[in-house]
Formats: sequence, C-alpha cells, structure tokens
Amino acid sequence: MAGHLSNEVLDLIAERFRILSEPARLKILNVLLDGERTVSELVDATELNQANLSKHLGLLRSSGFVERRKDGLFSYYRVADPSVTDLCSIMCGQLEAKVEERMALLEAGI
Amino acid sequence: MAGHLSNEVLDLIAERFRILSEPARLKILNVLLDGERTVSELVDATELNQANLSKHLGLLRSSGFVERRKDGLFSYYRVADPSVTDLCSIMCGQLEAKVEERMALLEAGI
DNA sequence: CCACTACATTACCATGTAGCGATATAGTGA
DNA sequence: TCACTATATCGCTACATGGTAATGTAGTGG
Repeated sequence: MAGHLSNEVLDLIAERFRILSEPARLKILNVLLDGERTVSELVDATELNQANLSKHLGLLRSSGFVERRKDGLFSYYRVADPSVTDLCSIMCGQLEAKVEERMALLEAGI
Repeated sequence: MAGHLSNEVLDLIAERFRILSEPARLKILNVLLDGERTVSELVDATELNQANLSKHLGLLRSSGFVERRKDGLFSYYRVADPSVTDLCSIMCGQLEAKVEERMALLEAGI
C-alpha cells in the first residue's frame, strides 16, 4: 500500500475484490482448489444452476482467477491464481480475531 | 482455505471482500493508512462529498476495518485492521503479474 | 443428417447500493 | 439562547448485477 495509490490502481484493486465478494464465486473457487472440475461437476458441488454457474465462471475467467481447458464436450476449470488462498486466509484470520474478541467479551461479561 | 469452508463462512468472507470492492472505500483506507483523520480532512483528501463519505465510513466501521474516536465536534477515524495492507498488496501483486504478462506478450509480438 | 449432451449466451426481473441534496443532531463559543 | 460548525442520517434516483428460463452453439454417436 505504502501511502498513495492512484485512482486507476484503486479501481483495479476494487474490481478484483468485487469478483471475490460473491459467496457463489468463493464457493466455486473453494471447490476448484481441490483440483480441476467440469461445469457439470461444479453444478453438483455448488448447487448453482448451470446458467448462473456459467456466468460466474465467465467472470472468474475474465478476471484471471480461473483458467479453462476444453476437451470435446467438456470444459475443465481450474484455479489460475494461487493467491486466492492467501486472500481468504487473511479474511478468515480477521473473522477468527472477531470471534475471539466476542469470546473475551462474553467471558468478561460472566 | 484447505478445501471445504462452510456456506456461512463463505458468506462472511464474501461480505468482507464486498466492503473492499469499492474504490471510494479503498481510497479512504489508503488515506487512513497514513494516520488518523477527521471527516473533513477525508473530504479534502478523497474528494467525496460529506454525506457519501459518512456513509462509507459507517460501513467501514461497522465491518471493523476502521475505528472512530470522538473529540468535541470532530470524529477521528483510523485503520483498525492492519491486514488491509496485506490484502491490497496481494491484489497489487496480481496486477503486477498481469502487467508483466502483457509486457512479455508485447515483446514477443515485436 | 439427427438426436443428444455439455456448456454458453440472451433477455428479463428483482434487489442492492452509490451518490447526492436536504435535513437532523450535537458540540462550541458568545 | 443563538448562531455556527462538524458529522450523521434520510429520501430519493440511477445503475449495476445476481438469479433464472429460454435459446444458441458446438461436439459426439448413431
């Protein structure tokens, strides 16, 4: 960060955060972190309908979070950007911190 | 990440990404990383109008990214969650990777 | 060529929210 | 009390986008 990012860079960063701001897309990424999957497999794993899933996959692909490999009738998707894991870990860390905070408050309250 | 996050956790993570998915809010955080600021100072620094800025600050505060200290007429805001820096760094790293990729393509194209 | 499958795209609606003017609240000094 | 300032909130509009049904496209086998 280091103090001063240009508006253009902030726009690009915000856009990437926006892609990850949808539970459905995080769910997809979470499944894909276990390995390559076809669209049908993702339908089963995520319980999203096919059209919706395709739309999310398109977004994830155009923003570079996932990549696609085509083979015959099938499209195989995989995570292209390993830093997704780090991003979610940090977010989880924040959540854990909040939970601990609450626990402390609860204990203090007793 | 480690494979399987529950829907509830994914919702919480997505919500936090959503807070960071707005250029205006990133701009605010970017200014606040230099230190505590009043709302008026943030109006000057970000060129957002006061009502809009207040709304963003409210969101950032309720989600725990910033904290507020009141003194007389003034509200002083500061970054409460240092991991914001890490998150943006990772995003920037992704952007840099993309830029480099483009450069490579350009060179190859010449 | 036809039927079938896997996936992508389109069109549409419903919801959420950023931005903004107007107004409310609250602290300050006279 | 009154005028002033700093901030928060309200009401509203405009726009973006997630979900979904319908349709399109392309590969496959008969």
